[in-house]
Amino acid sequence: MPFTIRQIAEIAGVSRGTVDKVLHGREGVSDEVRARVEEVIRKADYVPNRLATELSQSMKERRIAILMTPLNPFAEKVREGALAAAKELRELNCSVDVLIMREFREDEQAESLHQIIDTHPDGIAVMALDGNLTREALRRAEEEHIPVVTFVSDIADTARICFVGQDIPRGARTAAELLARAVGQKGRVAILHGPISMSAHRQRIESFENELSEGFPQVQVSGFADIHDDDETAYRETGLVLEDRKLAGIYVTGAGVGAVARAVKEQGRNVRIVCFDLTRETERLLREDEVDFVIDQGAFGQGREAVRLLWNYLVHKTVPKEGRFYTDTTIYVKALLK
Amino acid sequence: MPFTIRQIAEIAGVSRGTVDKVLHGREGVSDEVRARVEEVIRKADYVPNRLATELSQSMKERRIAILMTPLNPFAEKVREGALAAAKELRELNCSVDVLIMREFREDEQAESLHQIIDTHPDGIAVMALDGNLTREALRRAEEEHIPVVTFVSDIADTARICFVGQDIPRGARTAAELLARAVGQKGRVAILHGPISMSAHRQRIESFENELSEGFPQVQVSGFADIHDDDETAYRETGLVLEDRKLAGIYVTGAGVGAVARAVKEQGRNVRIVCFDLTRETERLLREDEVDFVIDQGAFGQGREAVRLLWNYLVHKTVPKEGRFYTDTTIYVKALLK
DNA sequence: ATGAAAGCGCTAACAT
DNA sequence: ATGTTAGCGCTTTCAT
Repeated sequence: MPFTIRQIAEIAGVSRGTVDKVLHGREGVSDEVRARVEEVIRKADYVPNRLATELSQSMKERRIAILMTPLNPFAEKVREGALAAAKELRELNCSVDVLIMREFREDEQAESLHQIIDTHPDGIAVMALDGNLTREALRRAEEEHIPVVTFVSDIADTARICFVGQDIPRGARTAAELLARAVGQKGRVAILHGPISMSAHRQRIESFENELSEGFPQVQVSGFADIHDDDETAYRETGLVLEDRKLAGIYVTGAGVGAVARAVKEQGRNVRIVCFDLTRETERLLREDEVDFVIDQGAFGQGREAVRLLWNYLVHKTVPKEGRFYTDTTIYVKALLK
Repeated sequence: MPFTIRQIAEIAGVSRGTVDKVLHGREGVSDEVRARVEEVIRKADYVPNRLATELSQSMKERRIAILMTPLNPFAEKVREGALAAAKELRELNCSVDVLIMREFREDEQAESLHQIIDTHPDGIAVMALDGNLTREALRRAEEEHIPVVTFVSDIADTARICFVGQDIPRGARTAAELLARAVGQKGRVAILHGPISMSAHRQRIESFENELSEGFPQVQVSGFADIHDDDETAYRETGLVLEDRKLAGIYVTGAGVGAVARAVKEQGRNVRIVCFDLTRETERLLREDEVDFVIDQGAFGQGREAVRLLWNYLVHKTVPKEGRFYTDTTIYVKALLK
């Protein structure tokens, strides 16, 4: 068995309470004693027992608040992940409130954040919109010493302790390779993307194009269109890019894949499709051979880890290195389903 | 906060010790009291606190024994996973001994198992060879009430509490789809497989062929060879299958991929390769475009989960449903690396 | 058959 | 500044 705090205390010739203070950098210990205790901890390679810490911490009641943008199939899975983590935390006397925004608007997000801060939660997780109102609200959280984790989408210049999300360039480069393979490593492809105002979509376009030009120079991007994560627009824009009779593939960065596939199918064209996020819809499209590859970026895990990381920070003061946590990027094909 | 055992005891009008006995089906409780307590537990939807259980269980010193077949790059990762889990268990007063066989032989496995059983460990995890000597040894473990988990490879007709491993048919079907795509969904492919005496290799062949004939009828299997997980044999046999000048792809079920790729390259042939398990070697082959897809079946996770599941059984008496735990099947392509 | 109490390792409030 | 102690929820031994 590893050393216990009791043994450390004995060796250092002090009480457990004193060791605890040293461990957490609390005051009330003379410099001399502190140095001695630290030395013993170091030599013994002492690490506090995780279970014991969490169990004793469960004396204190805690509350984590989560703010999510409006639900879609992707966000729905994120929510499920957050709820799963919340369930685990119940026995640790920590509750998790999930608040879902009505609209995808920055002013609503800021307002909700202020309301949440008013209730003084122990921690906040937020799918951050990258704008100044949100930034201001998060600064207030910082002032009030409420730790913040951003998840799914990040925001610059704030003191969030961590971002939990996808490694977007990695997924996009993977998409490029897979679409290139699906079309036989040559030919023309189109990019149908979501709202360009979201940095995630911009990055998905950029990394995709870089990977193509570096690794598959015979595959050219011949068309772009913003389909606004919206089925109707997607259907219409797909019709337009299909006017290129030589189009071999379509890369879809966001929602609306069902409509894209429908347009392709109705025209009886052989155009390969690669998209993101395994949902009921994309799973169906894989099964029906409408889509060749789906790149999943762990929606469930994003929700779950956001909550877990916040808890770990609260009780252990730990944070992933670099202040980021990337969920797995997973490739799905038809045969891998079920 | 959920109910505690203390509250359950109060409501039922008994002591905590009595509730504990009821929870674990121990004797020393009258039928009448048992029924009453069970009713309260049910109504309150009481679940014991996991952390508290484990912490209190750490009073008892435990020992888990692991028996592994000789190391190769795959087994090495499995071992790392087991060691990672072992590290987590140290603070719970549970030690993990890993024993590695000298040779890949059933008699040695049986002998080692008997020696392990002689030391009366609290649990055993074994990469089981499917034969009668091993089977007998595992029966003895059962008689002596030592729980057994098989991992990586399973054995029929024994009372192992669980098997931890790959979903082999799933991986093999995925390999078929990917190789079919890599060769353009038509043409001839060869199967270079490991020791046919191992059921894993037989299954990998069978499911691969099934998926091809169901989903990709224009892809035919034109050659087979046993390469014995061995580089020299692999190189030689690859030369032979390459005599088919129209060969478009090779499916490798086990080790030896490096030699296969070398033979292909030396002949300057354009033959696509799909194989299993991300290792330093296969990672290199992906980077150099020698291999198109690597299907990884979570070696690290297999080692880690074997140990974790055994621990969970020891302290919580829980077992995964169906008595199996499959690690993730993950597709790797070049762009997904790093 | 049932209950009381000590102990797992850690934290924090309280006493010295 | 430092030590003492009562918990967190559960298990287990020892009384009754």
